[in-house]
Amino acid sequence: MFIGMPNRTESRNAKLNLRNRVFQSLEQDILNGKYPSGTNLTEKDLCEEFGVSRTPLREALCQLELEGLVECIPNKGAVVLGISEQDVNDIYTIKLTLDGLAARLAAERITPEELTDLEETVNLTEFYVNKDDINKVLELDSRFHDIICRAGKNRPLRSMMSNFHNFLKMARHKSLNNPGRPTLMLEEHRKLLAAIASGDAELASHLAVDHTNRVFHNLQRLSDV
Amino acid sequence: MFIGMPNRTESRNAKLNLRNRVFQSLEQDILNGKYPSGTNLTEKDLCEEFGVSRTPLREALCQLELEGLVECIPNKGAVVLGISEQDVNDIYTIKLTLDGLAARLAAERITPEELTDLEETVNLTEFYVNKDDINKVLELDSRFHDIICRAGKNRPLRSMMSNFHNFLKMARHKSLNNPGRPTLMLEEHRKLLAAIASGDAELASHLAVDHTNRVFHNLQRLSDV
DNA sequence: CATGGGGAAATTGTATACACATATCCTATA
DNA sequence: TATAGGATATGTGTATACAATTTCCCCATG
Repeated sequence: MFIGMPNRTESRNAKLNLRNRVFQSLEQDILNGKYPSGTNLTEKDLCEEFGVSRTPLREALCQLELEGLVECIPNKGAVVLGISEQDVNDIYTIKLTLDGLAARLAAERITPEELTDLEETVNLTEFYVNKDDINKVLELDSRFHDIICRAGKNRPLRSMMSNFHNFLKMARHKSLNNPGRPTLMLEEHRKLLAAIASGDAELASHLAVDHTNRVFHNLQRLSDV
Repeated sequence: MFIGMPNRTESRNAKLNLRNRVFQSLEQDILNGKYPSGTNLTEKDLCEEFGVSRTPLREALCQLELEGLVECIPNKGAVVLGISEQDVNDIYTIKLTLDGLAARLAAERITPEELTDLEETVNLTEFYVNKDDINKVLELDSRFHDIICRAGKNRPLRSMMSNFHNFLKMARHKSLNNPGRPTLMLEEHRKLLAAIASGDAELASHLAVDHTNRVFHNLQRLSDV
């Protein structure tokens, strides 16, 4: 299991080479459950599926291995590890702490432009919450938190959080399926925005931790059903 | 810049294939300053240096790129990014928070065996502090903190912290060069150990944060000289 | 019928060859 | 002399070929 500071967040040259295409596709396929944990991936099959040769495919697998999503067993193949429920819990435990840090930094360092961005994102979220468009809301949730991390001016932290968000995509989706959760989420975002705008680092940190706690709690509530 | 949860920490099969050899060598070379930031790495030269073909070398470069230590520019080459001073500061900011979390978890979950391990590590540290063997002390410092992370039973957290320690190796070495620092470090380790042993999570967290704060502070003091 | 051995098939590890893009440098011309 | 243009060289992106190892199946033997 691997949570790093990947260079992906702001890869200026969105390289459209085969390796990156395959890497991103495979990563999403694993995170979305297309390849459950334990699945055996053979290079030959994947080559045919993606229509590429073994070279770029293997390079993508190497990256997935470093990320901890697959394990390459010598002379055997790559087996999918994926994100276990334990991993989700563990990552949320970490995220609880770091969300507080990110919010605190943002409250101290946010620029007017970033604040405007944040406000517009929240307003747009409200629009899509009212339209019940869960996918759009999820995307805007990612954007909201990414702007906060960007405002914190701590590049490794932003990368890590972006990674977390990516890894927890399925979990966040589940959490949002709690009845009434989107509306509450929006409300929490508004409060957090206000705290950051006012420069109250302690309040922002506290609100962010509470927010993540609720996301996590809603997730576990659904798991019990 | 990339801080992840790499699968390396407890890679059960210590794969001795060329890719991993090259990856680890190159990573250490970059972290140790052999290849400063901005260095242009050409595959051909690296192939000759390591005596391998381009295939495993490229795979290693892909992993270094994901880690954020190099940037692969299409049709141009790989340029070393390394760990900047800003990165060190940013990572310590994150580490401050997570060290607290790790200590808290350890205080709650440590097993008797792990506690014994921790005690022995501290005793051994004392031995080498008295012998002024900085490298051994550094190694035992890594071990001390890794046991704490292991005791926390949070695999992603342990991986991340291991990554941090790796990335900050040079910085930690500098910090330890402060006169009298090793002795103080040992004292702080003993106090933290006692707090964890007594199961006092709050105290352990507090002590761990203080500890990291001092490491960081000593580092900056030396940078100013 | 169970078990052990041998060989073929499959799969990864590595090396090399080819394709393509880019930078460089030399030359020709204004 | 300065500049434009093209040939060449360098280096990465991709594909394929070869080597080594493992797995699995089948057959022979106890």
